[in-house]
Amino acid sequence: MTAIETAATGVPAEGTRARVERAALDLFTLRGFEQVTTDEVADAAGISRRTFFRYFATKADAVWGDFAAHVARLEELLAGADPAQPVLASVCAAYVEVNDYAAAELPLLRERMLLILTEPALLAHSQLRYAEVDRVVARYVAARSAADATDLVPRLVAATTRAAATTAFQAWLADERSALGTHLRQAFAELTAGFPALLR
Amino acid sequence: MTAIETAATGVPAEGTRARVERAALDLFTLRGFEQVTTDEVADAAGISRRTFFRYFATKADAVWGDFAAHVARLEELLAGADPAQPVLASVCAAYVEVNDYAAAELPLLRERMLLILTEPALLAHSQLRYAEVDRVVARYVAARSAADATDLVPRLVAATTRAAATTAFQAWLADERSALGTHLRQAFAELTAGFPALLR
DNA sequence: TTGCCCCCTGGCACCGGGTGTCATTAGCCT
DNA sequence: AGGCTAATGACACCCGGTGCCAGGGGGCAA
Repeated sequence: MTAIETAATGVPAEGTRARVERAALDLFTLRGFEQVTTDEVADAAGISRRTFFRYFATKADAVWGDFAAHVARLEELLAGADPAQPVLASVCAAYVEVNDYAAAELPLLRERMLLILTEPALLAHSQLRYAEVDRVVARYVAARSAADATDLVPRLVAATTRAAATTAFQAWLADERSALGTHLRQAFAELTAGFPALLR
Repeated sequence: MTAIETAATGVPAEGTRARVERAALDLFTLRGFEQVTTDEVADAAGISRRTFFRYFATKADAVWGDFAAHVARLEELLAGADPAQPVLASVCAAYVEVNDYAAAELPLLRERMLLILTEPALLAHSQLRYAEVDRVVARYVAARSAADATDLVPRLVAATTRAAATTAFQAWLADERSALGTHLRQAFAELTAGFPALLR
C-alpha cells in the first residue's frame, strides 16, 4: 500500500533498498526519527516490517546509505597518500577528499547529516559508525609512525580529526550557502596549528 | 529476593540508587551489558523493574553515576579559571582537574569507563552525555573569545578536547598501572601543539 | 513443458527496553 | 486518629529487533 508499487512478492525488487532509504529519510525529516515507526517506513516503501530489517540491521541504519563504502574509500585514499607529506596532513587531505561530493548529492547529504546530528538516537548511533572510521585512521597513523594502532597518538589523531570533521559538518549545516570543503579545511587548519585563534 | 533486603514497600529506601548502580555494574561487568536484562538488575537490587526506570531513565544511565554533577563541576572550574591563562590551556586544565579522582574512586571509575568504552550500546549512549560536556566547553570558549557558542572554533575546541580526553581514558584503561592524569596531560600536550610527534 | 532449487518475502510469535496508569503502603504532619 | 504525600510494584501497552516457517517467483536442467 504505497505510491510506488512493485511487482508481486518473490521478486528481487530492483532498487528496493534505495526506495526504503528515501521513504525513511522523508518520514524522519518530516516528523522526527522517534515519531516514525519502522512499520510506517516499511509501509511507505511497500514492504513488510520484517523485510525492512533484512535491508537494515537497525532503524538508524536506514539513514546512513552505503557508509561502509565511504569508509573503504577513505582507507584507499590513505593507502594512496603521498608518503612525503606529513602524516597529519595526509589524514586531513583524505578527509577533505572523501567528503568532496558532487553538487547533485549535496541535498541528500544535508538531509542525512541534519538528521544524524540533530536526532539524539541517531547521534548516539553515529558513534558506532565513527568507530570504524577511527580504526582506519588510527591504523594508518600507526603504520606511518611505526607505532601501534592502539597507542595514544594514533588514536588521538583519529579521534580529534574525526571530531573536527563532525564539527565542520555542523557548521556547514548551520550555514545554508556555504561549501563543506571550506569548513573542513578551516577546522583542520585550526586543529593542526593548535588553535591559533585562541592565543589569549 | 536479593542479598541486601530492605524494609517493606513505600519506604524511601535510603541508598537505593547506589545499590542499583552497584548491582548493575557488577552484572554488566560479569556478563556483558546486552546479556543482562533490566529485570535481572532490578531483582539483584531488590526492586521492581518499574522502579528501576524511576531511578534511571535508561538501562545505560545506571552505569554513569551522577554524571550531571561531574559536568556541573567542570562548568564551575571553567567559570573560575584564570582569565590570564590562554583559553585552550584553561579548558585542558579544567579537564585534568575534574578528572583528578581520589585513589579510592579509581576502581569504580575503571569499571565504569571500561564498560562505556567497550560495550557498543554504552559507547553509543555516551555521545548523548558528551554532548552536554561539549555545550559547556563551547559556551566557555565562546565567552572568552567573544564568539558565539555555535561558531566553528568554540565547537571545535569542545569536540577535540573531549575526544582527546576520551582517548586518554582508553590509554589509561589499556595500561593497568598508569595514572589517568598523565595520559590526559600527554593527550592535551599533543593536541595543543598540533601533534609534534607527527612531523614527518 | 515440467520439475526442481534457490532466494526473496511476509506473517507470526517472542524477547527486551521503556512508559502510562492505578492501587497500595509507609511515613509524616495536624 | 485522620489525611496528605511520596515511593513502590503490578499490569497493560508500544516499539525495535529476531527466529522460524511457509509460500511464491525466477532460473535452470532434463
